[in-house]
Amino acid sequence: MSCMEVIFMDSQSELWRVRLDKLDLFRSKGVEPYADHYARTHMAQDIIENFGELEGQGVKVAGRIMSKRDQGKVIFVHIQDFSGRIQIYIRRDDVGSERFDLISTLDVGDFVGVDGSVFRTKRGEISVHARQVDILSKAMRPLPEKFHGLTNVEMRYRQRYVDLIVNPDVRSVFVTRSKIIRAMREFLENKGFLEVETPTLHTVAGGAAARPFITHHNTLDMDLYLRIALELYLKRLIVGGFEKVYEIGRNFRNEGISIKHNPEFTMMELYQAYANFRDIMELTENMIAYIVEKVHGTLDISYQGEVLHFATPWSRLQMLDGILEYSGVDFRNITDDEEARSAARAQGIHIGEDATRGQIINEFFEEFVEPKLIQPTFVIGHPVEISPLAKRNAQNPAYTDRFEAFAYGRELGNAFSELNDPIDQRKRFEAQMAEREKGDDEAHMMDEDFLRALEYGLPPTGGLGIGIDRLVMLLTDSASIRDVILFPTMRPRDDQASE
RNA sequence: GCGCCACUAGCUCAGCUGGUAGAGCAUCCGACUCUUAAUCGGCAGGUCCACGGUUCGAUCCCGUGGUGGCGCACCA
Repeated sequence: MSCMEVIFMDSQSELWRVRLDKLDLFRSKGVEPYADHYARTHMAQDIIENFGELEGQGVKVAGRIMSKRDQGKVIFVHIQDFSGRIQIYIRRDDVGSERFDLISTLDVGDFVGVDGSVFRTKRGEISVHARQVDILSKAMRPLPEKFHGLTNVEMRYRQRYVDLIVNPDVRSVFVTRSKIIRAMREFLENKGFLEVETPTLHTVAGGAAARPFITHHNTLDMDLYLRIALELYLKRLIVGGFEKVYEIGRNFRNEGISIKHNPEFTMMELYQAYANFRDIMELTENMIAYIVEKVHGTLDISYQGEVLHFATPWSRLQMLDGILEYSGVDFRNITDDEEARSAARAQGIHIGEDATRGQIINEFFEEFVEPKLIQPTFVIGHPVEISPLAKRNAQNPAYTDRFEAFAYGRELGNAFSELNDPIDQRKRFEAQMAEREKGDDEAHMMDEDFLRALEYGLPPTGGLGIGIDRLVMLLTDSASIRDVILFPTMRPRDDQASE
């Protein structure tokens, strides 16, 4: 099907034809409606903030027309640039009749450059009185209605560019997202961490329990996985002699989509040689507090109607204590798998036939404790079965030196003293392989090269992972992860599918 | 994967018991030289998500499918 046929079949064809005619009109007058450049001197917000000095002065502003009030021989428009909006006052007498006729065909959505002088209207609005109005880019499609804007959630995600034009709050979420990441980098750089980049294409998908995406390299004729975590490559770097590294990067997990899950999401992972999980815990609360303060100017923020207090130190909770408190079940008195399974059945917790005590503890935790952890809290004392990459606790080797950070009942971060005993690590992988044999396709894969790296010696190391998207959700009071990802994963629609 | 809900003009939404659709804004034409959800007058704009079924007749009822939202499951 040719491009033109597509255009004529478009339900907007009437609107489209009118815009085409307008393009022709400009060109017939020798005006190119898609300009090359505009030498702007001021942003909209600058003019508003500095009206005192700028009143009567000449300025050149540029932006998208967001509203238009045509009074025949006078036109008012608001233009929007990245800083905000400013009103433009255009008089037929000032710009010339022929030019004015062209200007009057401009639509909401068009980009213009305006050369004029700053003044205040009779009604009191700071505006630019135009001497010259240049079209910079003609919009062929109409913007959503000015009052209600674009509210259809599906369209907002699919056509985020339109969402961003008409919904200023959306833009500000992503500006905040950028600030959060910048503050995080700032904090880590100040602590002497080095930012690195590791592969996205993995031959072994490791570092987390998750189903990976599979892709294929043609020349090598081999399948590759999109990474599910940054962990294993970053630890190789500690083996290689880097002592403080971090990476902020995209992970991919081939799992369900929800208000908290997008198939691709951003993680920050860091590793620090000679540190243990206690050191990392302190670093974590300090880092998050630094970011919260930097972004909000306070350590108390409101999320979905709850006030969260990020002042350090955050509370610490032993996983088993939490379970006892919220479910009444004391796993210190439950010593084997069978006892744990009957405790689960008694509480109506759904578990596999051969679930281990450690897995059941985790189920109890998620069921009874997690939703209660509204204020920032570190949970410690994770069973070894659910922590295949964490060092065992020296006093009680059934548990690991690990913590997870929670806020608003959601995991914010995960950290541990890294397992640096290559022989124990091999056993843990083997246990994971056994899980995999039993059909758990999210169990860890064996990673021989990672084991080899450990066999060269990994110093004692503390590591941390933080889900950036969830952190951004918290700090922007966003209910859905899709509200903090510019282009969330969506099924293509017929009318948008590529051919 | 399961359940509930939604899908009507470019956008935001009405639409009664089943009689093939309306409004506001935007567009288009006209009026208006300080308006700001500008105002006033007029015209036009529809695959009612798709396909079946029931019916004399379906936007409406039924079924299947699609897309999305939410919940559950999954996701440590």
